[in-house]
Amino acid sequence: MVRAGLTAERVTAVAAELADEVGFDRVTMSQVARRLGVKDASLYAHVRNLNDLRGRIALLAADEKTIRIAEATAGRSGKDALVAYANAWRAYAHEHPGRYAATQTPIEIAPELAADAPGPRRAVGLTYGVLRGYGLAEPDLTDAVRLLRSTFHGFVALEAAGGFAHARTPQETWIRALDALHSLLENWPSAREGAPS
Amino acid sequence: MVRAGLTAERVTAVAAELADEVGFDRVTMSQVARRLGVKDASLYAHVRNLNDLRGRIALLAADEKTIRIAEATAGRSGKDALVAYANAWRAYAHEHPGRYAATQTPIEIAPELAADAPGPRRAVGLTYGVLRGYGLAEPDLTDAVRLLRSTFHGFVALEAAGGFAHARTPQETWIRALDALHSLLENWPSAREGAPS
DNA sequence: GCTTTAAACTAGGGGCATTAGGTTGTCAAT
DNA sequence: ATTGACAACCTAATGCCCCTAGTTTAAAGC
Repeated sequence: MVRAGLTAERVTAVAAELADEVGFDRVTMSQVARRLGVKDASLYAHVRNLNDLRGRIALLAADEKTIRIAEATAGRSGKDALVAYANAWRAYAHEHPGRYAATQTPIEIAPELAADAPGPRRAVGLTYGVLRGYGLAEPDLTDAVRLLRSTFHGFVALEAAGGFAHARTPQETWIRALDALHSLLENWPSAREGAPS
Repeated sequence: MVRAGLTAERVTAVAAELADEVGFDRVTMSQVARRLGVKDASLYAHVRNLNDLRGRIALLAADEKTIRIAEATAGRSGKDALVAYANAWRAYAHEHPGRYAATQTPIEIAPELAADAPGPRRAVGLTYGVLRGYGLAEPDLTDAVRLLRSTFHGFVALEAAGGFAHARTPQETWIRALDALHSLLENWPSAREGAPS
């Protein structure tokens, strides 16, 4: 019996790979164990159960995605930063569909795990940073952040689900959508401007 | 043995209810059978397998959602139509989270099923109809449709996943997001207007 | 009533999640 | 080098779930 030298981290890493290959909801303890050359039951020494493993994948993905966005937006501002932010987001979703899906499913994550996960907190700051150049004040700032996140997530989710017909490539729409969002942020309707058409 | 009088439609309806209660990915053949007072194996006379059942839920949901949107937007135009469309979308997602999730998972749907499902096709027409008042021409029209769908879906998905902190209610952000989208559609950056900040 | 059809059943194989309890590497201290 | 202790890993077993094959039986048409 050659020890495999497992840790929670290695189990999570293999599970994340598996998620990207077969889909997040198809990640099973059995498959992960098989990949590690180990029996199912052995995993329970490192991970509480399947739900716990899913939560770990989600946290890993959140961290990775945040880092990618941080690297992409570093030193940029204005539309440059917005585009870099958005492209990094979408690229991560494309490259790691399973991990990305993990960030989206509402899982109860063990508090002690979430504690030392810098991802989520840092992500908020990054988004606010991108919007700094547009001169928005609260509560518009929060609304704008949420709108951006909604749009980015919605776009990649619809893209992944095959929601866009083939007539026009998603890439073309993506470019124009970023133009539109930039324009929107520059002319944010702060107070009562929404005159009914 | 009292015949239960099952049909594919009744099975699907019960499965859809179950999805709303426990989540789309927790719908199982066993649970559905139990609700119908029938053995698991009996379902296979009406539904090919679990995947087929999932596809049926997805088509049912797409139809229902489309109908709701059609009713909500009938006779409206401009911002009125936009808001009605968006609210109907979000309301459906709130009232039927399981069904809504079904519309989002990429399932291979049997072609013969998709054939007589008016939902998807009609939905496209509805969205274009809402945008009629904004005077957009292709390809901007397609891009705008995709942006709206992305934003609506992204918003309700993040909302469902608990993506919005409690500081500001999602409802407030939603109102402002619709204002913003309306303003964006009225001032759509048609050609080269995106001067880098 | 009798036939036909299909609705529902029983039986069983195989996969997965999880728990309990047993072995056996490995590392530190003697 | 030997000994313990601690994990790491295993075997065994339970229960739920998906799905297939073959069988019984209610209901509809003659």
